[in-house]
Amino acid sequence: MSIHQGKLQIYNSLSGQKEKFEPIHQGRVGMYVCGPTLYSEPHMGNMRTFINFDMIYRYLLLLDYKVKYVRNITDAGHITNSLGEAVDSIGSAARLEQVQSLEIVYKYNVKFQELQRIYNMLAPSIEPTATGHIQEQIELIEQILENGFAYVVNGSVYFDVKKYSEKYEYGILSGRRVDELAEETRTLNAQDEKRFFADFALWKKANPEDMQIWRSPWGDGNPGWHIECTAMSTKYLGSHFDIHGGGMDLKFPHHEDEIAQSCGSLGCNPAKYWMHANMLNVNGQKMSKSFGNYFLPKEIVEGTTELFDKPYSPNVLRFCMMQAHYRSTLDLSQDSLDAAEKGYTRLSDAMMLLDKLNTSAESSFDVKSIVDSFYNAMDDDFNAPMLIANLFEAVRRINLVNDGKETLSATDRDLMKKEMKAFVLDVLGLQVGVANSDSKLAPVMDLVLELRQQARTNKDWTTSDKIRDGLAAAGITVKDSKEGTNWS
RNA sequence: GGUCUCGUGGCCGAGCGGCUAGGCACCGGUCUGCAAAACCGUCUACAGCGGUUCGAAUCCGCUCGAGACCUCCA
Repeated sequence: MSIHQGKLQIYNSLSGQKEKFEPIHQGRVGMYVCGPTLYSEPHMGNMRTFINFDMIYRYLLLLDYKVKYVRNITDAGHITNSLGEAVDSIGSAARLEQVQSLEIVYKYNVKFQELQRIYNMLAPSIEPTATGHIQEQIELIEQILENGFAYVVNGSVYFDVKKYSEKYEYGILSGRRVDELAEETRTLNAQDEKRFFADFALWKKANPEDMQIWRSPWGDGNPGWHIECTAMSTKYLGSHFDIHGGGMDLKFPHHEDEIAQSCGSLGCNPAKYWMHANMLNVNGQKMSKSFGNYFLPKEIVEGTTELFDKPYSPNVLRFCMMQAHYRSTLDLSQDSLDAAEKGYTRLSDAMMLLDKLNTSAESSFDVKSIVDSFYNAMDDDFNAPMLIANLFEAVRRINLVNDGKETLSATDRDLMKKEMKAFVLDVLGLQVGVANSDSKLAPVMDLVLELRQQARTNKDWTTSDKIRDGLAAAGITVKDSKEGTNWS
């Protein structure tokens, strides 16, 4: 067991406070995160949640936990919402593009996998699909029926919230109360088959136009919205596991209903710690398709979104996101990205500088306490912004050592190197010192800069400035320093 | 309408009873043929009004403002 285990505090949405993290099985962590519904390309807001849980996964790994990380892929359209209206997102997309449902799912899954690679996300241990677990979902529904917490109406099965709340507390996660639910709604909807307003579909009878239909004991139909997560988390992590995560907007009703399904079938809340990542905002509002304030993760890297006038590297996006706590909203703007770009470069430069720093017999500052501050920040509910602030303290020291104003012993330098790499590369998932030169341009640039250097040596400023300005016009920036000339 | 969260310096954002993060911008300096870059330093804010306290950005109340969920949503 790592010496760093045992100090981690996690904010548990279930209790509304930070709790000491004690895994159910010592040294091992089971984590389930609700993944994307693949009826379109995930936008940057979707990605923020996954990037945040990627960071969380990475820190758990650094603490030397053996983590089983399960993130589902929803490839079955949620045939019904809790109002009983048909909203088959995948089917609609398929009809629109005039292809089969599976083509839609496959197409967007390929894109999603590519995005994970571009944004340097670690692959989960398993990425199970909803359609691959229809049988498990049916079995769970049967169990819930057997326990008396669901009823069958006309080929559909609904979860009986009132019956359930006689034995369990419906609303335990979201703070809602069953007797208040009805009056919460803005508009009263036809309840059709449901006995109670808050009941939700576990299985929905097929419509003739449905593109995906499965057989069940209740006739042909589709699984309800929430049952897939219960089925897959149970199958791969057991009926009670450590962490269940997802976006804040899934808290109600999705996660609330997952709890109800687990209690209703297996008798217990599926997760010990519930974690919710906050939304990505643009112009002060949650990024979403309907607001039109969204962009695709690829557009921003290519600079093709209307919202920003230049491209940003995935590292800059990640850095920007890591500068905000996962439980806070983050407002993206041109300014915040520009600031993140410079900050990321500064951190990245110092990391590379660390490799060639001169060492002394003694260090003039306490490296150990800086390193401790990295762990302390992350142990406090994955406070990545605090971690970054502490990393910049290290950056400042590195630069001062480089300027000869501070000293660093070889031992401390190695410690700093090891831990900074662990936190910047492994935990934050940033990449440092990625070569930006393409193979053909590099030797040409070497030659051009050599000629300019000759001119400078001869104090031929006209020629040297002409080269610099010419390169600038071609989009290449030349930077002179003591060590030589760089370009980018 | 119900439930909840949040309002921090020019911007993005931590902190959540005393030690007043960090990044970017600004300003000052070092370096430099000039420029850019880089580096160092500086910059004392917590929506408003009351209250609790020896002490509040941090706790309580009210007011104003913003957002989320209650419908698919990361």
